[in-house]
Amino acid sequence: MNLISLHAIWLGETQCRYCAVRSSALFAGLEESDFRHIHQPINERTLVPSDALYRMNEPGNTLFTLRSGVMKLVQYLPDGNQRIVRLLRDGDALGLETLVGPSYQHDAIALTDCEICAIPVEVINRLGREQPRLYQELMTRWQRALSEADVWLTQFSTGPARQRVARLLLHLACPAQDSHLLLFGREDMGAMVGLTTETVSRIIAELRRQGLLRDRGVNLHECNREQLRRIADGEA
Amino acid sequence: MNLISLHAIWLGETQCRYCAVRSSALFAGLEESDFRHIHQPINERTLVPSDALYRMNEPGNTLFTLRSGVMKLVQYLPDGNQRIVRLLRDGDALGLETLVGPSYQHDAIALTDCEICAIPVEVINRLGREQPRLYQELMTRWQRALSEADVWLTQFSTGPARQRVARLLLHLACPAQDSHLLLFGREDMGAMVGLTTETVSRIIAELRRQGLLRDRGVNLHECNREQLRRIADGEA
DNA sequence: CGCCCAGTTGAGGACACTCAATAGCGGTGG
DNA sequence: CCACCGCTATTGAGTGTCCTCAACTGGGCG
Repeated sequence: MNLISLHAIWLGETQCRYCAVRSSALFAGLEESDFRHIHQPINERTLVPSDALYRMNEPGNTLFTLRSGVMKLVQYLPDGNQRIVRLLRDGDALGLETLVGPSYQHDAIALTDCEICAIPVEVINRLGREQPRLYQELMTRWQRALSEADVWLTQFSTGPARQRVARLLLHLACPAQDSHLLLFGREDMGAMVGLTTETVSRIIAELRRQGLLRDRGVNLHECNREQLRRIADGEA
Repeated sequence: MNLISLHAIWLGETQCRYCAVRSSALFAGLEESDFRHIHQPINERTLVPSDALYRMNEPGNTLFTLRSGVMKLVQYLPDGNQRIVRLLRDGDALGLETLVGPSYQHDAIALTDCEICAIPVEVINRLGREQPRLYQELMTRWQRALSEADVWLTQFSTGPARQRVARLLLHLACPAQDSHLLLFGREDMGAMVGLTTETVSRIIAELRRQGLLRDRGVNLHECNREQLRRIADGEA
């Protein structure tokens, strides 16, 4: 653990005030004066791929902000199969459920290196009492999660395999303007769109053969957005 | 519109205080004194099947509580197909998204006769400023919606058709202890589990032939929970 | 009585899954 | 440095499921 995060552990007040992602993070929009109310330690954690931040049904009273990286939220089926219900990226909140319930509802697992802020629910409750505005911010997070859940249901769980994969690729490429995207393991991608790893592999291999997907390094690819869009909309 | 609802329109303060579903509704947990802060009209509406409460992308600043009945939230795919992303029942909230955004994110359509309270966002904001506790209640609604969304993704959009339908039936029978459940149109059920109406029809017909589902009136059925559970878990 | 709509059933084919074999890639140890 | 191992991705063959298209049924209602 480096000096900066050591520092942050004991100085949540200071840390969040100057946090690099503050404008997109939970405390965005809080007044300077509000930071005086944060007297509790705000931990910082770093994860490497496949690390779990928390597990399903694990009791907890900490919510998290993802400062950088990508994480998956996983739930399991009776037969042991897993289904990825959401991806989280910079600025997204994890573990909101601990604000209203005793335990976490998913496995939260890192897909890339991740930096995370851990905020005790206690801090939120105290701050919220003074600053209802914080609740606006929280509700925005909740809405973002819900909206994303709807996308996963309509885009990634409906229609033929080619369409689902194409939609997923577009979604993964979305944040970047240059059509570059990070591909994950085939098994994970299968769990995202409700298909087997073989089917996903076949489709991606075919897209590569058709030139809609070009290799650009380790798991990094460049895609043809227009063509993918046509496939995603069922026009091909 | 009957006398009671006419009354309710102008007396939100009185209405919510004595509301029949108050214990499970949005204002559950508010102190008596808090009701004095409701000075705005709280409308009441009734819907019949296929009525729309609101439409996707429609601007709005009203959120709703479903006092009785069942409603569906629908989103549409590029090819015009619809996908039902959630069902709402007694005590559920609709239109939470207007608390943080300008417009609704789904079509909200009645599946049965419905009674609904309409609450202006303005009222929530004013009340929330005085009573942060209201936000706890709101966050509970949000969490319920999100949790339901996860169920739809893992239970109703994953695995073979028989399992999905069995899980849906169990879900619909869930609130009743006597294993009675209300079946909806095959088209709607298809849109819930991501299958065609024909496939759903075939599966339900087969379940009936096997005696796992018995007719008990108009769309009302009685089901064999244990057997359905075995199918849902892939043991049959 | 006949229309209309929803549900059911059938036949055929496309699609995705299963099982199995192969290929590629990075790491480890001799 | 190379041989080997383990893991992931890819590819193939065969099967089963689900979709499409189409016909038929039955109840509700004008």
